[in-house]
Parts: sequence; C-alpha cells; structure tokens
Amino acid sequence: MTSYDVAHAAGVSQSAVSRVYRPGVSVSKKTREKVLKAAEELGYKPNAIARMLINQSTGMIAVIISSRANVNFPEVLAQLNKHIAEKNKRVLLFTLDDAEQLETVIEQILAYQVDGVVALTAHFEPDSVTQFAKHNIPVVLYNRELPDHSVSSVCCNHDQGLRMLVDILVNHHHQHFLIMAGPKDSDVARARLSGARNALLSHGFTDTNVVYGDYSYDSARECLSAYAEKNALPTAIICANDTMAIGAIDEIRENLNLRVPEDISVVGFDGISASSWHSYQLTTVSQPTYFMTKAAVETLVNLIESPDIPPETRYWPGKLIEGNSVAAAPRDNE
Amino acid sequence: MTSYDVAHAAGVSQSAVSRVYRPGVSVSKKTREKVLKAAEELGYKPNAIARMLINQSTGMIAVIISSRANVNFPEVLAQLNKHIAEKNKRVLLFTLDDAEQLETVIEQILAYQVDGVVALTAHFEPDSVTQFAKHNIPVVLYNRELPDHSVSSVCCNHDQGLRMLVDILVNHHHQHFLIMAGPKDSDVARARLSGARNALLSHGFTDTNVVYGDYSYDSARECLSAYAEKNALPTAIICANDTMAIGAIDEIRENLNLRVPEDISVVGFDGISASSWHSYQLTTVSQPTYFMTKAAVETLVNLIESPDIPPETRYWPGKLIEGNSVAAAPRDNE
DNA sequence: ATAATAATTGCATTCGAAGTCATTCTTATG
DNA sequence: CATAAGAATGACTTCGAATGCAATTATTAT
Repeated sequence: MTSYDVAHAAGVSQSAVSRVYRPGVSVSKKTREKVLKAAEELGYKPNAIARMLINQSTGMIAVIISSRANVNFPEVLAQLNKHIAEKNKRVLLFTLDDAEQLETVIEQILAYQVDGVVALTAHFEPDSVTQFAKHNIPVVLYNRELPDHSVSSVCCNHDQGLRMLVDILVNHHHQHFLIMAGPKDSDVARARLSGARNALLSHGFTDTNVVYGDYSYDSARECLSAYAEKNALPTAIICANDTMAIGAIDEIRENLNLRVPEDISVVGFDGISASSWHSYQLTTVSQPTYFMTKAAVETLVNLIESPDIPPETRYWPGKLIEGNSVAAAPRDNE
Repeated sequence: MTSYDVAHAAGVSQSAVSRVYRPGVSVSKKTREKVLKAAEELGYKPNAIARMLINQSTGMIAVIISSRANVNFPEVLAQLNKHIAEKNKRVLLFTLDDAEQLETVIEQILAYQVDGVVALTAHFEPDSVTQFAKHNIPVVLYNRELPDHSVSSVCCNHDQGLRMLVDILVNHHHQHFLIMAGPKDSDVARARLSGARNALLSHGFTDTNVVYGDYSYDSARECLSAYAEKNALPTAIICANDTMAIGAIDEIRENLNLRVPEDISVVGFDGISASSWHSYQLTTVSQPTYFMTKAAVETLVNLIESPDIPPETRYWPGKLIEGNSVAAAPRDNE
C-alpha cells in the first residue's frame, strides 16, 4: 500500500496524500477526509523508509552497548530507550564487545544514517569519534570521557562518589584498605580506581593494594580468596561495583569466616537493587541514572538540532546510601 | 557522499559502483579497484536507507519489551541482540508498557517496515498480531503463547519446571504451601501460577493459597508480611521468580524470625545470578535463555525467508538447580 | 459582477542504490 | 582471422514520500 494507491482510491494526487500526513501543510477538509477514508480502507501507513530518504533524517539513534554483564546496564538501556522514544526517535541497538568489531560496527552505524549515537561501551577511542564527526553524526558518551573532552559526555562523578565512601571509612578509623577494581579495559572501572586512590591519598594513604576483578560476583570471590592467601587482610575493601562488593561479603563470611561489618567493612558503587537486600545492606553510592540518561538524550537531541554546540561534559553527583556494611575498624588490627 | 560522487571520481557509471558493493555480481578487477580507491578517498559508505527502499527489506527486527523490571529481561535482550546481529540484522527497540500505547507502537513498527517482530511483552493480543499478519510481517512471541497458537512462540515450559519444583517439595514431605504469584497481567506469571496449581493438584493438594506480587523483592516482602499477619504460615513457598523468592527468604529471616530452609522452604524460577549467591542458594529452575533466544531468532528468520511456514510453538525445558533452600518439612507443622 | 488575493492542488523532480536491458568489449575457438 | 559465446558496462527506471513551482479553485474586497 503506497501513497499512490491511496491517491488513486481517493481520486486525488499522491502529493495530496503526502500532505495529509505532514503537519502544518495546507489541505482542505474535503481532501483530508477523502484521503483518510481511503487510507483507512486500504490499511495504508506512510513508509518511514521512503520518508527517511527524502528527509535526510532517519529518526534513529544508535545505542552501542557491550554485552558484558556490566554495571547497571539493563536499567540504563531501558531508560535511554524511554527518553529517546519521548523525543519521537527510535533506538537501533549495536553490541561492541572487542576492538576487532569496531570497524564493522562503525560502518554499519554510518550506513544506517542514524541521527546520533550514544556510546556506553569501551573500545571506542578518539579515532572512532572522528569518523562520526566526519559524517556529521553527533555522539554522546555515557560514563566515559575522552582525554581532550572533544565529545560531549554525561558522567557520574566517580571521584566525588569515592571520596564520600572513603571519607566514611576513614571516619570509622580504617587504615588498612584493599581496592577491588574492575576490568582494566573499562573506563568506568579506571575512573573508580583512580577516584579511590585519589581519595585515599588525600587522607595520606599511599600505595594501597589493588586486586582486579571483572565486575562479577564470582570474580570478586576468586580475587579476594587469592589475595587472602598471600596477604594480611585489610579492614576495609573498596569495590568497583556492588556486585563485586556482594561477592566480597560472601567470601568474607563463608570462607574467611569473618563478619561484615564487624571484622571487615565493604563498600560498593552503583546502588543496584540487590545492594539493599537484607543480607547485604551495602554502603554504596547510587548513580542518578534517570537524570543521567535524560541528560544524555537531551544533549544528543540538542546536538542533532544545532550541530555547532561545542562539546560539553556533564557530571552528575552520586548519592550516598548508608547501609550496614561499614563499622569502626577493629582494634586488634591497628 | 553518494554512489554518483564515487562513480564520477572513478570515471565509471553509478551502476558500476553499486555492483562493486553487491556480492556475486560481475565486475572487472580494474573497475572494482578504481571504485574502491575512489570510495576510500571520499569516505563513501553505501546508504542503507536507499538500499532498504529498493530491496523492500530493511534488515531490522522490532523487539518489543516492557520496561517493567521483569524476569531476566536484560539478559534476554542482550542475547536476542547478539543472535540477531549474527543473522546480519539489527534490533529496533520498542517499549510497550500499557495497552494504551499499543496502537501507536504498532503503527510505528509498521511504518519502519521491519522484517519481523519479537514480542516479549504483555498487552499484545491476537488483534495486534492480526495487524502484522495483514502486512505480512512475521511475529514470534517470547515466553508467550496465544490460545489458538496462531503465531509462532518460543516458551520455557513453565509447567514442567514447576512440576520439578513441586515434586521436590512433596518429596520433602511438605503439605502446606503458599504460591507467591507474579503480576496478573503477565502471561509468564499466569503460566507459572497455573503450572504450580496443576503440579500441586496432581499430588492431591487443592485450593492452595495465592498471594500476588509484582516480581519485585519489595513486593514479595510486603505480600508475605501481610499474609503472615492473617494466616498460618506454610512450610513451603513457591515463588513466581527468583527475585521474589529472595524477598520471601529475607522477610522470613528478618521479620518472621524463622530459618530457611529448616522452618520454611522456598523455591524460585529463572535462575538469575543472585539465586546462587551464598546467602540464598535458591532451589530454582533456570530458563535456557541462550537456546530460547537463539530459537526465537531462528524461527523468525525462517519465517522471513519462507512466510508460508505454519506457526510453531517451541517449548524448552527448564533446568533444575538444587540449592539449599528446600529441606524436609518440619514435624511440628504437621 | 469583477478584480485581487489567498488557499488548494497536481506535476514533476528529488533522495541513493539496485537491477533490467541493450550495447560494447574480451576471450576462446574453428 | 573471423565469429560465437561470454563478460563487463552504462543508460534508464524503480522503490515511496516530500516539496518547489505553476496552475487552478475558492474566497474576499471593491
């Protein structure tokens, strides 16, 4: 069913049909009614693809995710999708898991003539961004920033969040820390690691030990268990995300036979729903994902409408959630 | 940058450029090289939108999700996306949260000329399916089936899963059950409720009490707490999903001051990662999401290629995971 | 009633790639 | 060397909607 079919059935020209479906164009009531009636009978729906071609705009936003069971990705994706739908655009989903796929994914995104890109993934270096710039496709990074800030970003302020967490630990007289970092190729993980180090440094703690997990529960248990075999235990563990913090707590309780928070304090990051479950009650920092996703979409839509807006980096503060996973450092460890 | 620009730069016709990018068409090495060189220099990428228009196929699959923090949706979406990408197609994401949005969403999906639809959501009644049928757009339902089976579905066999769980409880001599069901407008929740009832019936247990949650941790705690105030406690709780099972466990331990599994046994459904965490160790049934999503994509792709394949319903058995949340029914309750 | 103006309408073209068809250029064969 | 068979190429049309422009009709003012 095309506009020609409807035009024929309604006894008008194709132009008339087209105009009925464009807002703010002058069509007489009579024509409009004839067209709508014919369209209804024929089950006609304007073809968005043809419209894209002539309009030079697809109304599609590429969202690039990594399939790694990361952070709070499901929630973020659902919210991004909602905000994008509210702007009357659609999400075209792309997965980018390793650097090899990068070229292929970029080519596909370019081919699909998307109006903009939201990147939630690693493996997306300045070069990639340049390619989109060449084709005048605006990009917004989510929880990532480039060293030169040449691209708009919306980030949670990981430094501030970790400062709050470290301050709490220090206020509880902790002096022996362990940082449980996330995967080395994740920007968020790097930002949190450096945030933790900076916060500790500002209190005079240098050279804090670091173990690396991959954000997962199991990896947290494994790397803590391996660490415990060869090192004296810390009194406080700063984890790169809540899932690992929960893994750490379970490892401490089940295999190290110690108590949380009495023997060891643990803090996380993200504020996932499980962090407030009774068995864990994590002290953590939650990301304002609603506002962050909304900001990301708004920044992108503004860039689509006015490509000359200079790149902007927006930081959102995390919100401290005081649970029950931090207590005063035990005396016998001092 | 269009194929005409490349054609001009390479000194060939637009047809020649087009042919270079179509597989299995005869082009001489010389032409191919000239074209590729010019394309490289100009940064030309074939325009997928124009291609869609002429090919009458967009390579896009509409995936309809509900933004409700449902079941194991994030994992399912990520896996669907992966399988769809492997078939060299893309996911166009749509959210459908209530029946009012239905018409709008369907219209948009039709306008985008998607090659097929995967529906993970409620509010998607036979009428909706008929509309897609009219436009020859194949649909596959995920964990949903229509009464008349007129549309292809891929479902977890909830009946079989619940039978396994109920059998375990019965083998542990339980006689007093409570079913904690999911939201009434969810098909999966309804299927699990009826699965639980049937399994109990087959052991001669009729009229088991039911409470309704919304799949969330908090709702589980609330509805169990409300139930406990007015009723004798069961010795076993059958939950519609793992998240509610975990909520039930925490409510039992924290507020009812009882032990799991010694005093009350709890079973869940889904096999989410938290179900195996040390504090819970749920006995549950995991859905084979990898195979289910793969099957859904394959069924859909087959339908796209051969629209005359009759609708098929594929059931996948769940896999029993025996944790530590079921024990023999306590004597004093008999 | 007529002129002047405004509101509609249709024709023809455009967006960018793909495919049909007729033509030209190769290559192999007698 | 001539010719048939095959490969390669380009002109032109197609997909479906949107729009500039010109022509037509409706409306208003005189």
